[in-house]
Amino acid sequence: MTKPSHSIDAVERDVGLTKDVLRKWERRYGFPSPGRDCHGDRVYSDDEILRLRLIKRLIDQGRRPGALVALDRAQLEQLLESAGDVAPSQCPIAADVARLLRDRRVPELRTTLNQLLLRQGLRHFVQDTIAPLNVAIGEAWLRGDIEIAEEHLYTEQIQTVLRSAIAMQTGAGASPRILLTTLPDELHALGLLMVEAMLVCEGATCIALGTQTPAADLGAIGEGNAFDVLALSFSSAFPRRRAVDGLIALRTRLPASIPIWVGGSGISGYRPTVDGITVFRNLDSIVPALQQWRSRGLS
Amino acid sequence: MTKPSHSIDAVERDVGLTKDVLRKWERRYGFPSPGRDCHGDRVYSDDEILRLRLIKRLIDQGRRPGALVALDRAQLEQLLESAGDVAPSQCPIAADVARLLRDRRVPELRTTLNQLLLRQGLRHFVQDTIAPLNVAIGEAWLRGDIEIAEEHLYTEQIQTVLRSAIAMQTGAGASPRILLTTLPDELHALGLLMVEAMLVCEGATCIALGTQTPAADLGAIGEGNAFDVLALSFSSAFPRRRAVDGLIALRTRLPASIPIWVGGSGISGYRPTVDGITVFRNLDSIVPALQQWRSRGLS
DNA sequence: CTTCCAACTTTGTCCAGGACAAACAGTGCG
DNA sequence: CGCACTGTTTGTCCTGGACAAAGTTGGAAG
Repeated sequence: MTKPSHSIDAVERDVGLTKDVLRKWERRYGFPSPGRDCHGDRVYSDDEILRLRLIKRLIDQGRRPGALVALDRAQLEQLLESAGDVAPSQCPIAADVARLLRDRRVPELRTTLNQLLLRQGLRHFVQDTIAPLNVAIGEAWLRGDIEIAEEHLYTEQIQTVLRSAIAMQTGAGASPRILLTTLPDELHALGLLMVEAMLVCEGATCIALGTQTPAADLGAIGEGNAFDVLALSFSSAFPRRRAVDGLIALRTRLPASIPIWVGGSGISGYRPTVDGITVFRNLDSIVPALQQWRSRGLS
Repeated sequence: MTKPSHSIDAVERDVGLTKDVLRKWERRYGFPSPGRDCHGDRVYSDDEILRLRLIKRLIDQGRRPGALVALDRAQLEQLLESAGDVAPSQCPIAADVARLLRDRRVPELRTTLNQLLLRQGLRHFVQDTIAPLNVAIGEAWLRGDIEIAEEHLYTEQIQTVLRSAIAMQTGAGASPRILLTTLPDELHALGLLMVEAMLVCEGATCIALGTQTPAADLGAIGEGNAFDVLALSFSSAFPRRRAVDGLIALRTRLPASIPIWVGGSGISGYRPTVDGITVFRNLDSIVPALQQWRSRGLS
């Protein structure tokens, strides 16, 4: 029996909803309805946390909380599957990886990943192995099948593998030089790293700024002429409206000679209304875009 | 002239003080005293942000806010220097690195770092180059000499260099197997990576769990017998009391055969009251400890 | 003179309830 | 069918207060 005592602070970190939102929902919808400890502080149950995780993900997909809070776990999972976001068991090695993570068999895990990397090459490794694996591991966490510690362990290993592969491929300042980052508030390092791997793999030079770069800084950097392309990535947790607004603001501030490339599930389906913004639906499409950029540069 | 408009949300992210704390201070001490925009929301000035950064760091060193809020920037900087925490210009290459960061000359930066790594070897590279460089860059940010974007860029490059070096050195499961992480709330990835580099460099196997591992998970993991040593790192931002309490709790939960190693500026000066906890004052002392562990294992 | 305990002060986190603009979902008109 | 307008939903910020945990101080006891 696990003890169902989670403070509002722990829930905020775990689920990713702020304390203000958690309290507002409780008042407005009656969910969650945590108990209270001896100080009158909220105490959330395991079930509430799992439901909140599911609801959070559905909201990130564009749904609204009002209609979700009444549903139970099974219904929420059904909704998620119907969205096609999660394609269960699409990833053949996911089960093996999850087992290695649970048993903390790190050397074996790293060996497995490195072998796959060697066999498939960096590009296909990222597209066909890492991408579906990320989805599978994220879903395992959502279900409560693995702990946060295990997800951290996973992230660490993937980072190590990708970063060393990137370091090995990186030449000496080949063009185009691509500035790679996200808008402020955005925080999904792994997605950025995957894009960087794809780009480096095709001979580009990446200047990765990490996550949460202030927008003002980006504009200022553009004037330095230190890069040829600005690439941005948005996770699904990022509100689309803010992404679009930020994009347009950036577009007007940057010189027209610098194209903006955008990707990530937070922006999929968006049709740019301005010239000079390209949206990528998947990792594959980066490669032809790079080739096109190069030939355009020569013509 | 920079526009001095920062929302409370931006300040929270930049400085690392929660909205609740910022409002409490304003009411209690009269500092900060932000203006208000047309909606009545707080608007902080650049100077307030810089002072708040300095105050935050002093608090992390163990001081208390009441006596700090009345001081101006010069006085706060003096306090920081008198604490000896910041040894200015101890790092000869810091100025060069800062310039490369500002100009976004990433390939040169990476070349510089890699050359130093080759010349010094991983161990001395971490001790003599990265460690003082981190301090210098942190101080540059504190002073407002570099932007957050540049600090991100720095972190990215260091991560890449260290992670590839680690990946290269990692053999196939040599002992001891060391579980490396921090307690929850702790979030300084670079420090962990430096420790990992030192350990791997001496032939140990690291199971790096990343930051913010829930304490409950750590206890559970101990029973799996998947590692020989538990290593924890605390940054100075972590309240010492919670570190000590967490340590003792962990010590009672883990089998006595697994030593706990602790380091980081957040715990320096602590004398363990229980057997089976070792505190490291600096990165050097890890190496003899490893050798001692090995010889103990053989005897 | 040091050690230890109790009372007091400081400080961060949580709580309640309210205001409000931005985002979203319709609805009717051209 | 597209577009402007209106109503509802929703997240963030606000004020002001309660309280325990952490830190400090003063005095009694060794």
